[in-house]
Amino acid sequence: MKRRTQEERSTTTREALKAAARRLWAERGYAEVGTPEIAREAGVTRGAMYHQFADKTALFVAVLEDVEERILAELGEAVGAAGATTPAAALRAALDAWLTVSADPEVRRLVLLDGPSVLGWPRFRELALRYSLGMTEQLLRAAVEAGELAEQPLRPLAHVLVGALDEGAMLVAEADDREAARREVREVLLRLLDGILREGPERPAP
Amino acid sequence: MKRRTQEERSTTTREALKAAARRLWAERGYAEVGTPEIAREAGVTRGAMYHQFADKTALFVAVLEDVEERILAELGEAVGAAGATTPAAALRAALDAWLTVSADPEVRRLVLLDGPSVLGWPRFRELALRYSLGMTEQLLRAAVEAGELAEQPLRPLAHVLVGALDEGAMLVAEADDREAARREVREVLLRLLDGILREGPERPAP
DNA sequence: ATCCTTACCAACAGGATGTACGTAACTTAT
DNA sequence: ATAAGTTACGTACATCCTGTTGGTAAGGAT
Repeated sequence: MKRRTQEERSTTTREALKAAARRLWAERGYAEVGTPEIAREAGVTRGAMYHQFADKTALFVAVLEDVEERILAELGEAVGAAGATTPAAALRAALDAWLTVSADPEVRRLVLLDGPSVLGWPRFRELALRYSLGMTEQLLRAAVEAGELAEQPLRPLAHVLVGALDEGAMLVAEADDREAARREVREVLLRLLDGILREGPERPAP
Repeated sequence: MKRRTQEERSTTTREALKAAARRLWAERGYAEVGTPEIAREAGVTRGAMYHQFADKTALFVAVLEDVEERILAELGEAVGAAGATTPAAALRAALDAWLTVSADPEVRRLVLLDGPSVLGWPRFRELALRYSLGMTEQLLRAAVEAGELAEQPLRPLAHVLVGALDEGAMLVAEADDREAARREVREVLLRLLDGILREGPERPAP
């Protein structure tokens, strides 16, 4: 541990703080866990923390970006693995992947519950646009270009779809029988999606 | 102001506190406004407040219920005034009414942003089910019974639809040009709704 | 008029956030 | 290598907020 470079020192404390904050906030929420506990849990003093992050919300933003990055990676991977040949199929695959990813409490608590409230909607939206919300918009754009989706304002569509997906994720997570809930939520979300998509590969009969 | 009954005394302080809290929280959010400021603004001491409400979140719940009640009343009124003859038409009218009601910052900040974060999702959902979320489910049930909507799990559908509506409301509110944003959001929400409804009165051409 | 309950007030304890200032570790220049 | 400068870290403090506690005043019951 001798002669570490300044960047190494910074990185280790930043990572330690982000890891601790991520875990604690995921469990009990942003407002319920203070900086003393986070610093203690990270094995760092509060002073070091306030040197690395301007304030509590700056640490929150850093954590949020890490989580969003992970979400984006897992969604992208799942969509790729599904071998989707059409944009519509990619959208359906992303929907399923989301229902899997959002099973993680850290995704729901940090991204869905606390994110907008702590950062305020405009700031949160700005951040989300760089991650999963932006990806959704791209998938929709591809669908329009492939003629599988009617021309329409895509940014708003991406937003309301993500809104529906987020609420579906919460519903599944808090259900008594998550398996059953996931099936039901998947059904209604697929109906919603297929309702706006032009006839695709396997549109389920009503 | 002499010889007020106990109930009158309680009611006036409770209402004063709720009104002050409602206004301040709508402007700056739940976490940013503390009990000292609320009590001061209500012309009441903090002691009186903690006598009337168990804690800060209890006051928040009381405020939230007032706001939800107002939302429900305005939505119901608008749906009635629209003279909707079919459940599908009622749903479309409710959609429009929601885009109007949600123009109020107090609806967005308290109900959409802070509500779930402060109360936690299960508690918030429980509350919402008694108000607008419950109403949505009823409208959907009527649509199914009228044969305008395919049979499907309605509680989940109500949830994801409300999720889409909420996100649409935020998008309109934070847009530079709210008029234009409202038109766009209305368009995509109507497409989403009509996508799951069976052929209704005026289904817009894709 | 007296007792009891309810509404209210003032002061306090505990804890959290952010800052100020001092120290240690690394980096750069001579 | 040493000195000067910059960056990372630690400690102590000032300020604010929350919820509680013990006491006072107003209203209601007998």
